[in-house]
Amino acid sequence: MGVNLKQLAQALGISQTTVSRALNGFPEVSEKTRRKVLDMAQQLNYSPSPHAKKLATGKSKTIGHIVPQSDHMMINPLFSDFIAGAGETYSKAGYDMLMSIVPRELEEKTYYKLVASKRVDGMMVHAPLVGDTRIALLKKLNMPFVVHGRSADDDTTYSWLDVNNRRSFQRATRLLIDLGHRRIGLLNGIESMTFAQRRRMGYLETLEAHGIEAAPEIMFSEDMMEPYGYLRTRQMLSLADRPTAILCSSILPAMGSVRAIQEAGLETGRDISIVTHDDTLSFLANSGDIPMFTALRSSIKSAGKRCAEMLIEAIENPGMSPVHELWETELVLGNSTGPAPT
Amino acid sequence: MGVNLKQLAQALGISQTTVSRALNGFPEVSEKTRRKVLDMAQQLNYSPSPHAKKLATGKSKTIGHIVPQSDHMMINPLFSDFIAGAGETYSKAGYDMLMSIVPRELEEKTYYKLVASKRVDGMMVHAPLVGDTRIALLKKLNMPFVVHGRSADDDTTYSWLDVNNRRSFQRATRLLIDLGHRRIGLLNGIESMTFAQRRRMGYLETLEAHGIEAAPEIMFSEDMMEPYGYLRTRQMLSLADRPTAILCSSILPAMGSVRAIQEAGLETGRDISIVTHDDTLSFLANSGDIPMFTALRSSIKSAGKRCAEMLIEAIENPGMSPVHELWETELVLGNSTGPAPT
DNA sequence: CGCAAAATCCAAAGCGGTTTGAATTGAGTT
DNA sequence: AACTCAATTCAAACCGCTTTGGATTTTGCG
Repeated sequence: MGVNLKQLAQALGISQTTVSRALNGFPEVSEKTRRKVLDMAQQLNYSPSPHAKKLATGKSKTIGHIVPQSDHMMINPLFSDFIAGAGETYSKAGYDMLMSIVPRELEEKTYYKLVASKRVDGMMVHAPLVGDTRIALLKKLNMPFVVHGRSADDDTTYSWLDVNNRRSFQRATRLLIDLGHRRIGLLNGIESMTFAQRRRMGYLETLEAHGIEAAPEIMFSEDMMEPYGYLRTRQMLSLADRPTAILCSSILPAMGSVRAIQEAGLETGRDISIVTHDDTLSFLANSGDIPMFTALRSSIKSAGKRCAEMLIEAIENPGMSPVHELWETELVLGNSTGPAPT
Repeated sequence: MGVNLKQLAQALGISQTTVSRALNGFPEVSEKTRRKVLDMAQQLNYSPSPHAKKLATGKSKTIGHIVPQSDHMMINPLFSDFIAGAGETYSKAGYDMLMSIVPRELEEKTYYKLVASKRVDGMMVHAPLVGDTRIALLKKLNMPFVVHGRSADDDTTYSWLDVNNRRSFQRATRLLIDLGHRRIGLLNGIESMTFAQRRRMGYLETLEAHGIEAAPEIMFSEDMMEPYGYLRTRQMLSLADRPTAILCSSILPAMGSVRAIQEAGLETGRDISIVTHDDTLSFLANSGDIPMFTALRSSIKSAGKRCAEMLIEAIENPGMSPVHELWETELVLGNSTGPAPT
């Protein structure tokens, strides 16, 4: 079932060198020979051994993703869409995706090992933390990588693609304020991740700009899951001075919020407004003529695609200078917002 | 940054053979030598080249997952939890996970290529279809594999792990009937996948056993996403003879159902009962003292773990006979069911 | 002490490609 | 026809590890 280079060369009566070059598109082989080689390769069902190739070239045509197997499971649903996007791009470009799921404490070591053993040509970094050590490590190891998100605002020393989370939450907050809301709850993601930090900044800045004081009892920072939204919303609704609007970091807690609101006999969009960031997860479509949620939309799958492109480019053009993309979200008006009740 | 075998051997003044054997735990090397080798390896920061090893041994210590990049995105959220479970097990056992996301039409070819190029030692097969060709292909290629799900009921020619979907839906239907419901809607998954077929069977059998005729206008089969549940439930509620209970194939459409029910001013568990299959997705916890949904629970993450174990075992013990596991679901009573309104 | 058996260790041949440096062929000039 | 120079092609070394078959050293025991 298939032959190797040597056998192919033998069958053709030419040297391995020439065959190898013919197959890899080198210019120093005549078109006539190349045709013959290609034909014979087809006929004998030749397929090169990736292992041998990797050993000989030192390149692996593989991109690594390391996922910490943390309690922050919340990463998963976002993750799967990102992966879907990136994965499509990889296979189109002939790259494999190597995925490693390891306990948090082995994370750095795994980065090191993947790189040192040359098992990957590049790495994708997810969910950067505030003082993320992975970035420094990869830089030191001189391994191409792209970060989905970014560590510091002005970091131009590596490639990243990020959503303008700060601006996005400024706009959302502004929208609610314009609608008359002055008591606005926040269901943020975990703030050791930079995106959540920026969202909080956007929120706080805008409140302040309108002379509204931030209220700690209606600001939360947890894993972006459904039950989080439910429980915290219930908690907020029980306050004497309950919020009239809630800003959510993901559609999952937003759904939890809706559940709590309905359970309390209130109506979303009338009694309580909700604006949420929406990663347009494929299994939670917030669409339709009038979408369920007013949302700041940004496709995480597209982000995966673009990050993959950037990474492949960086791998194939070493020495290229870093690329940065800051995506703005799309603000779509849905059914979940309305003027503040008087 | 690290040395190779040859250099290690040189530093020790022994042959590569002995060093290799010492490192790989062969018996024909004395404990004394082994210690020395191990120490020196540590000291020189030796790490073997996986490529060279793969080339020399023909084994890749890698397990492949092929995900069709279909419109059936619904696979993703389930998928990510399964992957999380499997991935943990792989890394513990020293295996890598290779993930390929390809268009449906390239799926078979990709299987073939991964296997033929020896890039993987085993494959995991997801979401088997009714007459799935992948299974035949892998059998023919003589590649170890485990199927999550199964094709035919009595198939003992390969290893699989499945949930007893038929029994599960029998029990669920039975529960609703016992509560007095006689008009029970079905929001099933796509029935080209075998699990959905079996669920429908369980549902239909039980209806029939109780003399209830199946009603096509309240039976659906689509991708298990939130909007599906919402739209179809709305549709069912508008019927003159609307159902008093709905059986869902996943918690996502179940959430959609709840949304539609509440929107219609009805109450889940009183006006309309819901029972759902629950894959215990990590980001959609259906837990608490009294869970939101009455559900048939089965952890898809645990399934991932167990499938990975089975596969690794099969890889390391070739010639082992196939293993089958049929898991029963756990029926937990939640807030979403109650006696049929009279 | 001598010798066969057991315990260690080693040189060299793969695994299947890529790549270097030299050799061969062919076209173009004079 | 002789001679260059460019276009092709090739033999052999190399990537880093495993493994075979044989050589060497120890050990056990009469």
